[in-house]
Amino acid sequence: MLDRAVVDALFPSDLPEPSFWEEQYPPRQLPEGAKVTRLGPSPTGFLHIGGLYVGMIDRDVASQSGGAYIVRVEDTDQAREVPGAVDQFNRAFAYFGIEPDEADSVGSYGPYHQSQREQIYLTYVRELLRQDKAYLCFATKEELADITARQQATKLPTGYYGRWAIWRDKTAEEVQEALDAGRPYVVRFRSPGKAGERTSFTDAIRGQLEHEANRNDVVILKASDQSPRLPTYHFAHAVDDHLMRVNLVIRGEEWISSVPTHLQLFDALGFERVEYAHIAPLMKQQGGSRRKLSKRKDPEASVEYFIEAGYPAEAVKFYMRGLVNARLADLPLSEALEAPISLSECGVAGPLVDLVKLEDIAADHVATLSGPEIIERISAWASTYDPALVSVLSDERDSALAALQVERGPEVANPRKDLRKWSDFRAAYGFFFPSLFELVTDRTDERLGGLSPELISAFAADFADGYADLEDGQEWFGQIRELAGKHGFAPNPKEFKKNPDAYPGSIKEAAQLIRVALTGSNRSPDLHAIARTLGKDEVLRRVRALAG
RNA sequence: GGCGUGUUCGUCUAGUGGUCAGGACGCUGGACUCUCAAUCCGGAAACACGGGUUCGAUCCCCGUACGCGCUACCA
Repeated sequence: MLDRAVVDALFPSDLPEPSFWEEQYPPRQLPEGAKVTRLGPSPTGFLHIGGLYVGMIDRDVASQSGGAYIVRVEDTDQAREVPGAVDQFNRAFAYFGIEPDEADSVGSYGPYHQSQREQIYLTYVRELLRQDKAYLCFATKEELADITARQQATKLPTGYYGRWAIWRDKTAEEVQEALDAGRPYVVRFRSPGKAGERTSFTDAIRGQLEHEANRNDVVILKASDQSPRLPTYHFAHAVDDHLMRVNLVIRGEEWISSVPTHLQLFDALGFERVEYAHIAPLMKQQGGSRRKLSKRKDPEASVEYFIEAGYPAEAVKFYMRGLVNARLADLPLSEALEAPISLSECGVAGPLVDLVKLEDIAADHVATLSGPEIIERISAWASTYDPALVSVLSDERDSALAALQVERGPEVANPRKDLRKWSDFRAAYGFFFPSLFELVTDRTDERLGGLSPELISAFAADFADGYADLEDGQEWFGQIRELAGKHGFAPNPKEFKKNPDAYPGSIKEAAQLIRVALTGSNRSPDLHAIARTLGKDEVLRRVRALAG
């Protein structure tokens, strides 16, 4: 055991005592059962969709219990830090309306960046050292690698424990000698775990869990030759969550294995243990198997992906809530967003992120919005991701409204579901704006369905020549029907199916020619409505272009 | 390797010691549309495997397989 003087000499002389911090961050005055939760994103890139997922649960559980939700940036791995990441996080949280009660600028339990909490960590490291619950370890990278290699060779569990913990029982003289030589060191926790011992704990989602006790003398403070001196996740978790008075730690299930270590740390520090809830991670289909969504390999693992594409935040939240608590997926969207999440109802398996289902949900949701609402949302999105579209929408707002008015609005029983995300707008409605529309002139274009160019040309020319901008939908469509007959199309799909060789196609295919000419797409709102909105001149311009 | 954790239609899941194992997305057939989509109706589609316990097991127990995670001075 080191002399207290030796220990203290390792730290700044004005380093506060634990009692100082305890007073600085007193227990919260909160109602019975209030949960204080926190998310600890690591600023190593974009926010992972899993982070948003867990943050949403944190936010919800804290709110419904009258507690608080904290975002604490876990930037203790400075080598992997990416500049600007924190701003990205904040934008993402804002987009989805999952904002913390306490973070950088708000809250009295900060600072909320771990890199700014060095003094706090050092206080508690010194305390552990004074009590001999931690010790200095001067092992080099090579020695550590050698230990691991030997353990693997003899099929022993790897780690720094028992006889492998070479610095655990060094004498004060030996330590002093290393110190005098100026060798860098880390501080390790002196684990009280014994071989064969087991620990069990309760997880709010999974119930009783059992694990062999930790025996590893984990590193709690990183290398002494770095500044600032930062703790490892394990130690920061114990110190921060205690001092921030967090009482429910919701995190990914990859932490389950570390709980025994965390429990030992809380006990050694004299902190009250916290409750844990381990969430199953979001997965991704990969060939026949599945794996965790990876920030590096999967674009959709990044929250930015959803923001950039313009998925409505409510739809994404609704989808995610359904994954958290399947019960919520059966509720109408607005109710599901209000209904409380229940930890005990969380799945334990790890769901695959199904973008197709998300899109279905998003389409349903956008269909409930009014034209003006949609334009507003698209404009907000486009201001960042499609600036050109912003000016089109404001310069030609009437066209935009008219376009979105087609088959949409309160008087329509089955509104169109052709918008899933804001970036769909150009493809689905761009043709309403002359400035965004590109004439279809290539009669071999595959959108036209493979009809002969001559037929297409003749049909389009005929249509344009006799075109009347009729107000009645049936009469208007009568023009297509008549021409279809004249050019040899079957009067209806059934007839065509019965005798496919006798016709180039049916009225369907004929109508598609006009659809593609007018909209550039195989899918569009009602043709008559489009033609009326576009106006006769524009209709003729587009159809003539196809005629050649 | 060790430890942990998980496994109901393709996907998200509901569910119980006796159910025709339910729903949703997707897929698919049809209806409605003399046009796209939407909508409506129908269909195919699952209890990982092997042992127990039991009159009976998808459900309880034990194994096996497979997935995932941890085993870092990464979180």
